[in-house]
Amino acid sequence: MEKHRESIAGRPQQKQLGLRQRKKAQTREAIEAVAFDLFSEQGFEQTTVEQMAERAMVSPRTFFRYFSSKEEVLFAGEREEIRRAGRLLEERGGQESLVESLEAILGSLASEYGLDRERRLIRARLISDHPALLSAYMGLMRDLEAEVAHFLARRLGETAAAEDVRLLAAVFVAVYRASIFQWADAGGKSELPDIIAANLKKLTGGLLRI
Amino acid sequence: MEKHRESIAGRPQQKQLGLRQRKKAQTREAIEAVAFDLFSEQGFEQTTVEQMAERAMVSPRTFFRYFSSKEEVLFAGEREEIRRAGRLLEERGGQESLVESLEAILGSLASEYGLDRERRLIRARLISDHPALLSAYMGLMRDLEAEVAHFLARRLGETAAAEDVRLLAAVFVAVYRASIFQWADAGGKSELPDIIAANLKKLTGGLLRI
DNA sequence: TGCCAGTTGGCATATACTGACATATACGAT
DNA sequence: ATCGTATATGTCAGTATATGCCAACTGGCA
Repeated sequence: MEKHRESIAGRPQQKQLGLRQRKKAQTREAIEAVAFDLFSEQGFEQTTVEQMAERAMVSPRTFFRYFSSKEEVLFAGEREEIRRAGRLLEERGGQESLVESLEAILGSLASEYGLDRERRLIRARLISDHPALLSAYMGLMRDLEAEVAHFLARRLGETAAAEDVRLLAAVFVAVYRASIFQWADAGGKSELPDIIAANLKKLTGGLLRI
Repeated sequence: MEKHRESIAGRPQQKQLGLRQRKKAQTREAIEAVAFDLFSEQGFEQTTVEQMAERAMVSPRTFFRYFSSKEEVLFAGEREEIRRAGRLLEERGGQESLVESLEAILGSLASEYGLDRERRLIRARLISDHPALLSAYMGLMRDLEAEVAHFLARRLGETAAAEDVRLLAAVFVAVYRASIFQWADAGGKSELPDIIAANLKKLTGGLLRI
C-alpha cells in the first residue's frame, strides 16, 4: 500500500529548498500516491476526495489546494511530462526533419521507467475502463497539441499557414495517443518510443493512401 | 429568445408516434433550445441546470432524465450527427478509396444548415472560450473515432492490423476536428466540407514530410 | 370505464468544489 | 534567540451537479 510513497522518498531530493517547500512537495506526492493506490484498488469513481484526503492525512479542503479537481490528480504526472516536452522542443535544433524532432521528443516523453511507468499503465487502464475519464484525458492531449503547435510554428516560420500548423499538431498528437494505448493494450511490454517511431514512419509512408 | 423552439416547431413531425412520445420529443427539444439560448446569453458555467429546467418548464429532476449531464445537452446534437455518420459509413460501398469515403461522410456530417449550423457555431464559440468544455468535446471526438475505426475495420478486412485501424481513425478524426475549428475561426464563412477535403488532400500529399 | 405502464415532481442525499475566517508554523530580520 | 509576517492548513458554511426513492398524474389499451 505504501510502495509508491516509499519509492518516491528514496529519490534524490532537490536541495536548497526550504522546509516549507519540501513539506509541500511531500504532501503533494503523498496525495498523488494514495490516489493511485485507491484508484487501482477501487476504480476512479468509487474513490472519493474524502478518502484520498483521509489517507494522505490532509483535509479535503487542502486536497483542492494541491489539485484543482479529482481528475487533476490522475493526470498531473502526464501534464508535467507535457510541459517537459514543451521545454525540450524549445531547445531542439533545426538540422533534423520535423518528424525526427517529434519522434525524439515524444519518444523521450515516454521513456521514463519505474514509478512513472507504473502510474502511466494504471492511468491507461483506468481510462480504457471508464469512458468518462477519456474526456479529461483528451483535454490533456489538446494541451500537448498546443505545445506541438507552438514548436511547429517556430520551426516552420513563415513557410506554413497557421491552419496547417494546427492540422499537423493535431495529427502528430493523434499518433502519440494512439501509440500510448497500443502500448498499454500490449501490457507495456514493448518500448513506447519504438511504437511511436514506427507509427510515424507508417504515416509518412503511404498508410493514408490505402 | 424563442427562435430556436419556433423553428423546430415548424419541422415536419414524425408520424405514427403516440402522444407520449411526441410530448417527450417536444420536451427534449425545448430543453435543448432554452439551453442554447441561455448558453449564448450567459455562457456555459453561468447557466445552471435549475435555470434551464425553469425555462423549459420541467423540474430539475426531469432535466436529468433527458440529459445525463449539463455537458450532454450541449453536445447532444453533435453526438447525434456522429451516430448518423456511423450509419452512413455502414452503407458506403467499396468502389471508392478510403479517403474518398471519409471525405464524403465527414463532409456530409458538416453540411447541415439552419438550426444545426447555428448551434454548431455557438458550440464552437463556447468551446473556444472555455477550455473546460474542450475536454468534454474531445470525448465526443473519441466516439467519432470509434465509428470511423469500425468502418475502417470492415473496409480493410484482414489486410490491416487492428493497431493500424485505430491509428488511421485517430488521424482522420484529428483532421475532422482541426477542420471544424478552422472553419469556426473563420466565422463559418467558407464551406466546412471543402475545408475537410482540402486538409485530407494536404495530408495524403506530402505535408507530413516537411 | 378502469387497470397498467410510463412520466413526472418533490424530497432526501451523496459528492465535488469554493469562499471566508481562524489558527499554526516556517521563514526572515533584528 | 525572538519577534513579526507570510504561508499553509483546518473548519465551517454554502452552492451546484447528479441520483435514488416514492407518490401522483396521465396516456394507452383491454
